Amino acid sequence: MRAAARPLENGKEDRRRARTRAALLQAGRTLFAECAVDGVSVDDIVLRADVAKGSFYNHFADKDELARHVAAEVRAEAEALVGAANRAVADPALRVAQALCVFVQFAAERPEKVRALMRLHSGATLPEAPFNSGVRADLQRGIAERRFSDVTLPAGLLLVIGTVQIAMGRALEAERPVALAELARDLGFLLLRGLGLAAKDAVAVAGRAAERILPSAGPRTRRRP
Amino acid sequence: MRAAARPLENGKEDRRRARTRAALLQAGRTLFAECAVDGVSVDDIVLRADVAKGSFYNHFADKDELARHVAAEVRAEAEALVGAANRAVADPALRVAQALCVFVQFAAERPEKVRALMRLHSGATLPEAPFNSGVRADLQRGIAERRFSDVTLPAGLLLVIGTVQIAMGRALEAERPVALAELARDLGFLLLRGLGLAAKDAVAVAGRAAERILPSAGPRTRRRP
DNA sequence: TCTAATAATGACCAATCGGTCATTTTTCGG
DNA sequence: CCGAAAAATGACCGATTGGTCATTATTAGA
Repeated sequence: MRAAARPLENGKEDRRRARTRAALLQAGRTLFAECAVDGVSVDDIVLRADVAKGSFYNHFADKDELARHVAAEVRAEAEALVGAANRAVADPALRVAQALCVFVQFAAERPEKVRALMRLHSGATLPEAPFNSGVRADLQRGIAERRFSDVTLPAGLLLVIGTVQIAMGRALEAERPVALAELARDLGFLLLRGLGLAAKDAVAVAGRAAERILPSAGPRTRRRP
Repeated sequence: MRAAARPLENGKEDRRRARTRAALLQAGRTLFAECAVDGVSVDDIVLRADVAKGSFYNHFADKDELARHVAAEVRAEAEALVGAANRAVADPALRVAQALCVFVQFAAERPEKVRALMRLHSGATLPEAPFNSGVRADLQRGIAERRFSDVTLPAGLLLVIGTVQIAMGRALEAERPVALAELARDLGFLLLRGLGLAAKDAVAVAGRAAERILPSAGPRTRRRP
């Protein structure tokens, strides 16, 4: 009862516990990237994590709890990346286009994480999910500011989320990142045009987003070097 | 060796075999609509189908083969519905919009089948999949005929498939079919505008598709009865 | 160094898994 | 009515499953 009611300082014990927990999360992420939750056994997880079976239940009540934590972790990382990219961006159109690019880039660079996330979130792609709250806010603001035209919120949300989702899935398959950057740019263009931007405007915004986020994406019209 | 090399005519034996096979497919479909393949045991399937375990392996090599057949069955049904709705339709824009509506209606009316299909196809949503060959053809023709403008085939395909996919997923959650029809109409509008149709044109085509396919979808502007 | 608390361990369990196969039931040709 | 072929059956098998728990190893504090 010395140091208040805080039995744990930041000692080695904490670090040890944190290490095995991290190993379990990492192993789960790796395995969930390949198989469904039911297709991975606890034995598989602890074997990959190089941890005793009992330790698993010392950290998580069951497999699903681990899966939820894995998904939450990756989701938070993706949200942070989008937030960072859009920190100083006001234009809702550019924000949406950049979000698309960030998701695509994230999928290309961290395929394992994204694979796990998509598998664990499969079917849970409701527009009202907290995961999509950022896009929802951008869309609402864009509608309010007349940046987007003739867009109802439910339909607009579905369009954006559906596009982002399939783009991420596609990014997991692509080989050359160049093609990916072009794809994200073209897809962003179609998306923004769908949301009501004029074609010229959509081209400019989508191109700018791709240039900013995906290094290898050039502008739509080639220029002499 | 009597009746040529055809040991089976169309007798009761055939029908008996067909019935247990159908029972297995139906049970698999029902269960795969709720859980992943690895989350359903063969015992579950044969119990639901009211069939002995041995009979299962009399028809399918393993669980995955059953899953493939279930997916193929539902996929074929969906394709047939789209094909029928678009039989006499030439305009690629209208064909795309109607396909969207048909998929949404199918999901609303046969949620179990669509749930199973989406779960079994999760991750296999490549644009080059045979499932999407119809949409691909429509898109290609629309581009060639300048019905769509500034659309690259890869990006256009992703936009359409992603939209259809998330619309189906949404249809599985919706309660009132009226809202669904409106959603399909609005989403079709955004999709067509993204593909390059003028806003007025997109409104007209999406509205027409919704009116044709989804009975409860009125035109965008209410009219006096 | 000693002790209490905490975390890691892996042997162990009953239940369930995918898959097999000898047997019984049904159907068909004659 | 009689075999023979085809199909359905369910008891059975070894492997694997999710989950437990008494034991051991590590750490923190005195």
